[in-house]
Amino acid sequence: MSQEKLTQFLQSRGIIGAVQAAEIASQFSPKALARHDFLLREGRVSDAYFFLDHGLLRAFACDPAGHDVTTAFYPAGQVVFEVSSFFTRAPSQENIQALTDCTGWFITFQQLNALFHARPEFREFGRSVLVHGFATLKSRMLAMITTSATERYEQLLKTAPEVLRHAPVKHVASYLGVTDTSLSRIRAGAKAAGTE
Amino acid sequence: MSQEKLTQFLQSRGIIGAVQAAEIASQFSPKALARHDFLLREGRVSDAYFFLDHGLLRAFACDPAGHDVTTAFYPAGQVVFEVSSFFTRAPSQENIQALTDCTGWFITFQQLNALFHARPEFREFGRSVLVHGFATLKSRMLAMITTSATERYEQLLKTAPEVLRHAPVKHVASYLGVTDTSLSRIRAGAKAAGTE
DNA sequence: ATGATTTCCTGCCATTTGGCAAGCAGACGC
DNA sequence: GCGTCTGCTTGCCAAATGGCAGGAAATCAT
Repeated sequence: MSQEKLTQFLQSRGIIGAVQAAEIASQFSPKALARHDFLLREGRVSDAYFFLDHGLLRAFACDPAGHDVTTAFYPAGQVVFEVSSFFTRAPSQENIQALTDCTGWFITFQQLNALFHARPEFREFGRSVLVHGFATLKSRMLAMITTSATERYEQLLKTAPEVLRHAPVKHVASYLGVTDTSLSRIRAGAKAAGTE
Repeated sequence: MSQEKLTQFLQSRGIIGAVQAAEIASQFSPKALARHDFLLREGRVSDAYFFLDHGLLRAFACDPAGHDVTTAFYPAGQVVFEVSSFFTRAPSQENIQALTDCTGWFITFQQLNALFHARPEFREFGRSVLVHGFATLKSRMLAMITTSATERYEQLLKTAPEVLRHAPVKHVASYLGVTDTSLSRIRAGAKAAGTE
């Protein structure tokens, strides 16, 4: 399978050049997940720095009452791992599961550290990934505070329609911070508004 | 003024030893802010990696309608900077303002990078700060989804009472994701519950 | 194919939260 | 000291969201 998407991703921040990107990519191993497979299970340490070539993943945590809450969706083209568990080597409180069949490339924590050590550019790239994730989460938090559930749904529909094609309503609902009942009504309203 | 708190903070992650902590701390310059002073203004690039010795800061963004939304409170004992702006060198969309008179120590982006380059342990410490901030934000997001405004208020009251002593209700309200009116009622309810 | 399970929608009503406006008290500037 | 301003509260009502339950439709396993 081709590493083209991975090498492109490594170059995407303008930090790593084509040659080095190919060298770094060659360190990654292929990994495939069938729908419903887990990339990470609660209680285990996240040890795969996983670039998702194709497919869709969902991260979720279980609250005390046992309901699962979707904390993130991961469309293809980015790295997927649980930041806190991966870097602190502590058991993860989250699960990451495939919503569709997935393929991609991964390295372990140890490999990542070796690469960080050997290649300052990759180190900087890694920081950039972290910073970008941080900024994304912050803007999601701001949206949660300043916009209505309907607006958040429409925003998701606009920016990540593939999520809505593959994830059941209840997963999307907890991600948006509403109940599945409410999201169902929001969808009904949106459809009515578009049709009338 | 003493750098004791700063050197202790540098050692707190178990990555940096006492000697190196003192050496690194010596690179920091003192900085004081009067109440209402800004550490960072919207539109400027965050360039101070600021350790807060004493005082309380608030970060906020302004939504299109002009209302400000509190995105974070920073009690003493941690580093304060706008991650995204600081590392990408892009203009900040947030402001950081002193709620009380503050003192602390800072280094610039350039100094930070030089230290990261020269001292791998400090580099790892820096990553640890980022990862920790990330995890904190994630758990706040989870609380926003899974708990009620009242619970979030009580949680804040328990973990950061000093914030409630210095920040006006409306600032706390937007941080918790409710209106100042609602928070006022929540406080009234909490007081009644405690008294009756 | 078929029975079981899951997913989604919807009606009814309770609860939470918001918006607005008035009023009071304390802080601040002059 | 005095007027002004800001911060906080509260009453009234509207809007948004949740909880529960029933039923249709799609999906899954065997």
